[in-house]
Amino acid sequence: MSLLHISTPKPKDVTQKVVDALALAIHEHRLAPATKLGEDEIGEIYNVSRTVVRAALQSLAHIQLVEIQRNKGAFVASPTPREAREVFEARALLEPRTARSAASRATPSDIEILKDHIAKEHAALNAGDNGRALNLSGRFHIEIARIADQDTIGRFIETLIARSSLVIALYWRRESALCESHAHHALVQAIADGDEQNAEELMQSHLVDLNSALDFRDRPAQTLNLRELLQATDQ
Amino acid sequence: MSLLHISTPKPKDVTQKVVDALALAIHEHRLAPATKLGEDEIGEIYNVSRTVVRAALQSLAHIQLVEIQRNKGAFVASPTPREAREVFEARALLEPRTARSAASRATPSDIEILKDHIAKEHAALNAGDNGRALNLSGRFHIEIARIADQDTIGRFIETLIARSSLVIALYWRRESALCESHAHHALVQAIADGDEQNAEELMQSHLVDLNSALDFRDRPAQTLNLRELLQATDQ
DNA sequence: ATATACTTTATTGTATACAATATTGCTGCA
DNA sequence: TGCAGCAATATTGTATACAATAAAGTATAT
Repeated sequence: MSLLHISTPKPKDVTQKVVDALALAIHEHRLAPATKLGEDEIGEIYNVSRTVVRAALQSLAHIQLVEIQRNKGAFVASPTPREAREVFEARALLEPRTARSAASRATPSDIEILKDHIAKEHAALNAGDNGRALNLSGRFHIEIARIADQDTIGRFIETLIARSSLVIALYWRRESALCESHAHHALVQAIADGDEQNAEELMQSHLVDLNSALDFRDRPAQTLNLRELLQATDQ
Repeated sequence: MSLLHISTPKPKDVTQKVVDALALAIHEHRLAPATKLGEDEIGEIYNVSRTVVRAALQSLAHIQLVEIQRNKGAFVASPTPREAREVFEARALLEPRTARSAASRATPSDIEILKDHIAKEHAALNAGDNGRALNLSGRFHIEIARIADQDTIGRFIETLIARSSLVIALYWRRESALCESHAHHALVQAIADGDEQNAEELMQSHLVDLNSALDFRDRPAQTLNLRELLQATDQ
């Protein structure tokens, strides 16, 4: 369901709107890791009560886009190097197989959608809107999972890509922001050709490339972790 | 964090208690698929307000143990044959690799924990408590993920095993309830020996066995789906 | 007798109010 | 000045109250 994004004209789910708005802000790096997300603050911004804000934050916490600390509040998640590594390990385990499956099932309209994504991503890059480009890049991967028609694994991939956005915000080192268009384009070609083997291998190498552009070495922890560290050294 | 189960003496999280209680009831097949979970009803049972019940239900909905329909309420999830298949496909993709990793990292105390699980499972079976045995069987798999020390994939496995409980409730066909003790025992041995290859293969064949004991052929849909079907034929 | 419209009831969605906890800022003392 | 303890404030956790929607029941008309 979450993958399909069926247009629901009437049923307005306010909570989901807040979830989407916050998730988008995080994906586009407008909200930095470890940012405090006060309930009243968000409620005022979107004109909803704390009830729905809390529901939205809990929802985001479940996919680990935010971290909730009891009696402290919600913060944009700040993956540790270890967590960051795990995210990409999991993607390396799930996505190549999914790309293979997508190659065996993609319809012409699916290919159109993928090409559309790439075009939009390219446009965003040219416009200098890196946040939007990053978001579109992630949705490209999600779209492949949708085409693969594996809802369960697709959901996992969705959460991994969401977290990847945070990982990139924290550990990206390359200057040239997102020069992965080539990889995406080759992938679409393999999927369009129904070349399962090639699709799987291209996805694998694409993820290796992404991973190699990350630098997981220790970096100063975010505000919260830092505070905890200081308290620890105090004792 | 969820995997570690660190004993938190004081901080009483009421919501989590409700989540755990409901999840256990589902895992032990005391709550059947498609059972309606009214908010007031649950609130009275546990003496908490609807606020926490709603939070608990949303949490369970996220791991797909319950399904929430807007303005209708929450129901114990009732996986379709397709969803059931997907759950085991995903397990087949994740768990063998995890077992391999566990074999390379397990400490003697880890082995003790696994053997303890098997013993408890055996005892539950002898006592005729199939629900408890099933739950312990699932926790055995979760324990292996914990030993593998892969939190991200471990969480995925946790949700898959939770859903497996529902799948088994709906699609299990073998008379002999859970004669898988042998498989678990052999797995522990391989992990204890640090035999990665064997651990991976044993897990794989164990999952194949489980899968072959399921019958995914169409079965009468649950109350809700049935009602929707009738409405459709009406038009 | 059946079907349809309306009314009543029950249940969920959302907002607000109160309680508990954490954080911050003061005041006084060494 | 610096720190300890207390007071004030702010924020989260939980409960309750109100609004919106769906379900059930009832009456009336054909």
